[in-house]
Amino acid sequence: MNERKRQVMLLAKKLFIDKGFTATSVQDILEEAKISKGTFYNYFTSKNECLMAILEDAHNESVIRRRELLVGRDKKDKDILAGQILVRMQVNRELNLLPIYEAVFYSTDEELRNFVKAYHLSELKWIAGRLVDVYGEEAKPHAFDCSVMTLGMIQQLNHFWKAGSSKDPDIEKLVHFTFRRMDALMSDMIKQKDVLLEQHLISSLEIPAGDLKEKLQEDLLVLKKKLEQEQIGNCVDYANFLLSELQAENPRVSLLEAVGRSFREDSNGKMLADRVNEVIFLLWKYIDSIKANS
Amino acid sequence: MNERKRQVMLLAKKLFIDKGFTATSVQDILEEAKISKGTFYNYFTSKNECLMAILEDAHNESVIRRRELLVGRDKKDKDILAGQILVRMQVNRELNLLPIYEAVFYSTDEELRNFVKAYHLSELKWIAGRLVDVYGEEAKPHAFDCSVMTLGMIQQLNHFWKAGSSKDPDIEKLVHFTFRRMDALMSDMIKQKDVLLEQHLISSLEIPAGDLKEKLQEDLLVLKKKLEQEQIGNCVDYANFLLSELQAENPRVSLLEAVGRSFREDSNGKMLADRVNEVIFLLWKYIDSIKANS
DNA sequence: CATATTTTATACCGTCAGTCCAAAATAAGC
DNA sequence: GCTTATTTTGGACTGACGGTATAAAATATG
Repeated sequence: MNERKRQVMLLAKKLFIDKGFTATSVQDILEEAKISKGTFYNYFTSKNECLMAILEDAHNESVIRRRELLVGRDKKDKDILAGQILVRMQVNRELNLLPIYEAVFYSTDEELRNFVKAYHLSELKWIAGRLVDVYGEEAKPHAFDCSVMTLGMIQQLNHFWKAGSSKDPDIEKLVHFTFRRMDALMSDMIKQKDVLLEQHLISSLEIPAGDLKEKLQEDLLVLKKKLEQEQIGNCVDYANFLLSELQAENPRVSLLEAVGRSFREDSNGKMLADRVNEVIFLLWKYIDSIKANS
Repeated sequence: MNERKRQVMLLAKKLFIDKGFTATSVQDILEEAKISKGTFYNYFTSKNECLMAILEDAHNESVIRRRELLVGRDKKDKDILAGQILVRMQVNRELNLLPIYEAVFYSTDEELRNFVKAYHLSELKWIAGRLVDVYGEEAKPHAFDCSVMTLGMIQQLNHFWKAGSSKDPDIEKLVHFTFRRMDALMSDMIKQKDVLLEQHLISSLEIPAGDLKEKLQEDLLVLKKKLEQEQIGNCVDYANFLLSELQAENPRVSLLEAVGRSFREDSNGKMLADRVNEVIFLLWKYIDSIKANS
């Protein structure tokens, strides 16, 4: 993505957070970003597309952050899962996303609607998968039900905590409370062999491992050259290592994970951080595809 | 409410259901109702107020229907509660209310927002109260948490059932599934003495029993006269009985309940049915205020 | 029949998302 | 340095929206 375009996006994001999506006019964005209408519609075909870019960005960010929490940890650890779901809540709060999601979900723009729908669904599938990690295979038939209910409980509790109290909800307390409830739910469902939602909804998320690797390598190479120009030492090393490791027949996953996480940490705040993020996002997708196929 | 105004409201409702609230323009309503813009803004000060009238109508309708389910039944019966919550789901589905609620909750119109907020809150308090009926006093500290979570589970399950499948969700199955989960939740929370949301949120719903009775009697009298004009025999009898029973020092509640329910049933589809509904809504509020104070 | 209210039709306002376009600024190729 | 593409600009424009204003016509009321 164009550097200038990204800047416009970030300013739009700021406005959407502060004023809300519908209350922010394109004119507001133009003034904030000091660009003309023509330029805006050159970058984005519509205000909705601009929002979609922001949402995608946020989505990728939380996918990475969640994935990083698992590096070197036991995937059965329930606290890790709680932490991962907390990330989602934090991102939602930071970007004030809930109102946006709701507004969008019932908007007339079908593309936008489908975008958010697909995101929600992938979110649920991911949680369901993690629930199987944590609760074992016997939880599988109930994982989707449980993820949906858990998300529903969290959302509503958050909602009414906000409505009833002036101060922001303590989302950590909220998530842990819900997790204790989820425990009871899960064992009860397993005991009663009680299933609601059809299994086929859970059909594993397709991971197109095919061109993923090539894309990753290409982008890494481009990124490395830019990093070299900017003389950001550490990051060049990271990029070089990842490139060489990806050449190996069986890349060592744990190394990819470790370096990937540090790469992003070190680039944080620096120039090109956004570009790094984009590449690292691909890296995690690639790592997950390896893990899924082993 | 003016008869013609009510008709416009019903047509607007139809459009909102079919096309969604935001997608329906005032112009659409004018054409559908074959009225001029001036008339519309004579009835309602804004499109939002029109929506509020519709929501209030739906709310009253489901309050009545839910309350009728309890007539002569044991308030501890869990199936009754399930049926009552089902009523809510049915009304929501019939009027396609969920999208409207969500859209409104984050709208910029504060009045509209507060209206929906208050409705949601009263809904939760009502469920919490019913949970205490069913699970006993020991459930009291957890009743609000539980009602929030239950609603959250139902809503999300419904949401994703709809998203994942082409056909409409089987809400009866859904509610009963959720009720089995709620059982586990409740006993777990009681055992663990685990509470999240502050107690003060639950502060009992104020029932202004004061002028309620006079208002009820007035409206009943007006209604009776209209019914006599239209020569709707049965209903006149009902109205007369209610009026006389309300004169008594201690009106017999079970009789009020029985007659109230039949009154509405018999008027269903007939002329003035809407007027009957309005009065019967007051009747149930009055009955509940008696029950609460005994 | 006269007075009061409601309804109508239409013109109008400001705001919005989005289109179009000619001119100016910037970048790229030779 | 000069020329050719591309991007950016700013403003005019469209059509839809919610909502206002008003004078005339229809309807109800006494």
